[in-house]
Amino acid sequence: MTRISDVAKHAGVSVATVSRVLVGQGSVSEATRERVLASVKALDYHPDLAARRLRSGKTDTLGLIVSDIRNPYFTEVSRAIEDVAYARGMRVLLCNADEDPAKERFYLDMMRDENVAGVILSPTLSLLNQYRAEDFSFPLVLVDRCDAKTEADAVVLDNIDAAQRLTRHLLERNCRRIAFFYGAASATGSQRLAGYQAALAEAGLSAITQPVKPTTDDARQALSTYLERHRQTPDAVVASSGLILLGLVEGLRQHGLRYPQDVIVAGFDDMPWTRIVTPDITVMAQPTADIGRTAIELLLARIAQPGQAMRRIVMRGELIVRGSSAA
Amino acid sequence: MTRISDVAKHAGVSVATVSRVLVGQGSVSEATRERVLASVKALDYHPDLAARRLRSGKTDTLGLIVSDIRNPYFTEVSRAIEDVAYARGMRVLLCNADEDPAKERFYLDMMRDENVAGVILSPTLSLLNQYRAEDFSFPLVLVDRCDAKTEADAVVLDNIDAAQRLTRHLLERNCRRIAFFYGAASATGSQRLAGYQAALAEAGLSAITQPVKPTTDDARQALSTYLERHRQTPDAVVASSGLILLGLVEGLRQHGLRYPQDVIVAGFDDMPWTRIVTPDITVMAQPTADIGRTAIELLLARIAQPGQAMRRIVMRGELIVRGSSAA
DNA sequence: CTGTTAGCGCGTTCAC
DNA sequence: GTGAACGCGCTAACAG
Repeated sequence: MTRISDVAKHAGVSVATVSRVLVGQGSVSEATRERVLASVKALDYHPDLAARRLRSGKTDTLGLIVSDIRNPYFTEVSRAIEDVAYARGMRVLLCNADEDPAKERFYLDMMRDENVAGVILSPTLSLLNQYRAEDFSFPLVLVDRCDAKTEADAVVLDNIDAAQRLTRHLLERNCRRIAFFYGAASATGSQRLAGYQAALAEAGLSAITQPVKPTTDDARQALSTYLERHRQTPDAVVASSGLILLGLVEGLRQHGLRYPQDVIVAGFDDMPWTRIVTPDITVMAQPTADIGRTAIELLLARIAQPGQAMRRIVMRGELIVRGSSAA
Repeated sequence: MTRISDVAKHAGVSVATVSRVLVGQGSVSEATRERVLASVKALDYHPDLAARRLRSGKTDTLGLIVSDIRNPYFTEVSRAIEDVAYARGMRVLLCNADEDPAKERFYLDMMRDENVAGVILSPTLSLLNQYRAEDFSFPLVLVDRCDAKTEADAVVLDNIDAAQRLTRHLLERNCRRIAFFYGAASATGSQRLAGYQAALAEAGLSAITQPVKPTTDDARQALSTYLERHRQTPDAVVASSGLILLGLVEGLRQHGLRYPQDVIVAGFDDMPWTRIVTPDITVMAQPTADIGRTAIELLLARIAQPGQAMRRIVMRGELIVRGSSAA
């Protein structure tokens, strides 16, 4: 492996000069600068990042901990984050906590040990409930999940409003018995539940709610169980996430129920498949690319200005009406 | 930040002893061992990974470079890899090259600079074509893409066989004009093309092939263009990947073509949505979890035994016949 | 503008 | 079984 001293020798300068050229700080004459750069190229020298990090205490690595890598919502957000990072020459350490607080803790510890510049995290409910800013030695931005009382930088959807508007849309379609399947393990699920309940309360209707694990399989199961236990099928079934929505649609098919004729369907996240099923599906779309981009920019701002006030950035969902809730 | 010297002072021993306890090498009396461990816990000490890496030259970080993070195939594979890594206490640095050779190079360089223990990569065609084992300073395992002449550890599907079996299935359904839409940018696409062609040759039929970018949007476009240019619709359309398959189904819907009545549809990758569309879709499924698990195990074996012979592990696809190719 | 020097925090010889 | 001392490769402070 070629080290900085090799470059220095080759260029006929000291290691300090080479370092200055590489880091771009301090002043170096144009002539020696070019000589150094030539030597770097000639020897194919690459600084050891571990050494650099140890010495300078700085990193250009960001951490990203998502709660489910298989959820297209998170891959879209990740991609947006990585695009920005790549454009700035930064690295992203992407980890999948899998909705498991232990795994989340493991990766959070790892981020600290790696001395990353900052972390973007979609927290488990467990972490959110006992969140204290002092527990984190690095700048942290929350995405997707955050409640009003949490004192942290965050980028989230206006979940209550979004769920409320989605539910109102179904009420306008004359649905009275609207069953809401939501992920009970996340703050997002409960907030969307609250929005749903608010809309029903406005209409003076009673809620039908079913907590599920935020997976397609569990949602399908839950719907099956529900349908088998109740003689009367609901007017509409609503999912608090794209993965759950997929489970509901699978479940309806299994039970031979057609939509929108037998039951209306709607949910969150404008996933590709919602457009190609027949009929296509009404969804509350999230601006995933915006969310990712905003999150990393918020993080970089926090890194640059550690003292600035906490900001919670709330995005508005977009209702996309399709065949599954056709009049 | 608490350092190893703090722990040493707290436990009343030297830094060397603390290090020995932590690394688990050299001999330490049980009594002092426990005392050190108690101090570590009391001070909440965590070794600085950068320093450790610099000194020891070793890492327990693995790199994973996928070519498209939004492709469910890769997220499934990633998850399997990360599960194994997590179980062994290792980290995974996951990056998204986005089918871009420049980005791929950037991340590969980064892996080298980070001194990762090894890398799992789904290479671009560009990299594969000029692949030389000597170019990589770290153990490397290829996934999803690799041709027979590449001298590298790899885990891939038997693409030729898989495409051939899928095509034969369509021939058995009496399809004669079978259009094959394939990702031209990857080795995988061309191999599947070869399998398709082989099956057609067996039957004495001529091929209809359409290279596309491996994205849903491009596939939809390509199908539209094809349909508009040719009066006669093909008997069947086949996609060389799940993303392309989605584009074909979208395109058929746009053009008001029903399947399997107007045209039969099939493709690769058993994605969740292929089960819920009506009719559901015949696919060649890949054992994604197995592929991921095998890849990381192959990498770990290579790290442990740098001298062992290169291995290419070829997996068999599973044909899942569904409604889109119903008789 | 440039070179010399001192650590960053840790693992690892070598003595004891 | 344990401690002292060195150096991994690099950056930053200080001289010149």
